[in-house]
Amino acid sequence: MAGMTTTTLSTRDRIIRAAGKLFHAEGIRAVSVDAVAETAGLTKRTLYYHFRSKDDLIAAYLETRDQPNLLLFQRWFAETPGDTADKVEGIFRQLAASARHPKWKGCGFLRTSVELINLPGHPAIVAARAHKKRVEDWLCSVLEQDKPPEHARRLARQVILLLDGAFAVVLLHRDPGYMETAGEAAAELLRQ
Amino acid sequence: MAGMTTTTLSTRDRIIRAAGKLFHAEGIRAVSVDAVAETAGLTKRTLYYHFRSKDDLIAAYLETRDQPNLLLFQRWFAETPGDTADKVEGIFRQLAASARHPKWKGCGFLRTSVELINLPGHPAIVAARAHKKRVEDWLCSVLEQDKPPEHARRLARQVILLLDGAFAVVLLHRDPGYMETAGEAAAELLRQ
DNA sequence: GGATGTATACTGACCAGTGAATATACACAC
DNA sequence: GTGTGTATATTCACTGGTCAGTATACATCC
Repeated sequence: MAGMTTTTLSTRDRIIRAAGKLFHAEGIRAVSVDAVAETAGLTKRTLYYHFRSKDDLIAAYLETRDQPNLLLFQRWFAETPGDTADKVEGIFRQLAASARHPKWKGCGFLRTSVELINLPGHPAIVAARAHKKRVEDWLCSVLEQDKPPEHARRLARQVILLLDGAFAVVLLHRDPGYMETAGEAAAELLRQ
Repeated sequence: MAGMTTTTLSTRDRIIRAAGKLFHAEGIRAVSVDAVAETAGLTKRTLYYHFRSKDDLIAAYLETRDQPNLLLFQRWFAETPGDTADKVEGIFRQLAASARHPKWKGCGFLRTSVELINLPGHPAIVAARAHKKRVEDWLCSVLEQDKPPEHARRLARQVILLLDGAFAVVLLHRDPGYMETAGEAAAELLRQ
């Protein structure tokens, strides 16, 4: 989504882009390395020249999603008028809008970590954890401008819980209304 | 967990039990039908005598988990002293206790539906949706004793969002503290 | 002897990863 | 500026293994 340029992508980036598209649309285990290579327009052997294994590719896919995802949340926060609670609710509203697209598939970080649950130390799980922590820390730093630090941390976690809950529930029921409900709950908690 | 008896299980039930154990521990796609058959102490051919396909087995696994899971929540709610908010928080506390066991693997319904995201009409996804709706409806009916119906529905959804968010976040970070934080947030929302 | 249940052994498809060869490009020598 | 060496980058064809599902036959019970 973000960072689209007209420059020709490096082979490595083309592979990651193809992998991301397929992994996000169908899941990690449902997508073969052959399929990624074909989507990227090259052979599997070339893919294996740029990545040691499928696991490496999965990790690289999540790592490239980290920063753009966080930036998107920050942009949505900044662009929503009102107080902090309104701005946080704005993130949920934007997510609800995204979730209305039939191709929306929830949070790639959560979904990947669920798929790889039987491989506890997997680099992709480490990347997912790091991303979620980064979002929580950013939220916490924002809330610290209104509230005492220990209260800010607790609230940030509660917002994150509502956010990830909404990802899961909306994905299951395919009802973006839950995303708005989660946003309202977050705003209520922030206004206590 | 629940419903353990000393009666000899039927072959079908032994298969479902073995499947449930493996699916929950390692995930749907990571477990082969051969592995399920071996764990159940019979051959794959026998398994296929009792189930038409692996997909059927997955659906059967989730369907057998529906009622015991709901009953567990209801028991935890009933056994916690205090007002409604306290009782709801009790559910989260009990879940936090479960999550401290290193083998805890989150919510099987959510995890299965994530793994099967690329098969939208899959019977297991239908079963997962039905289960989550049943929990929400039960919670809603409980809250209706204190609040007007439309308010009860909204609150039930917010509690569910926190619950499923906690499942996801605790599974990712392996920190049951989030479960307690979610419970506190739920209680706060219920006390508004 | 028919219904029910179980076992052995197999098929066909798929899939992660590899071996060996080839193409491209830039270096430096002469 | 032509030849030669070395890195990078890419391809085709293959292997070893796994897995869902099946053909067929054997047992047991009514």
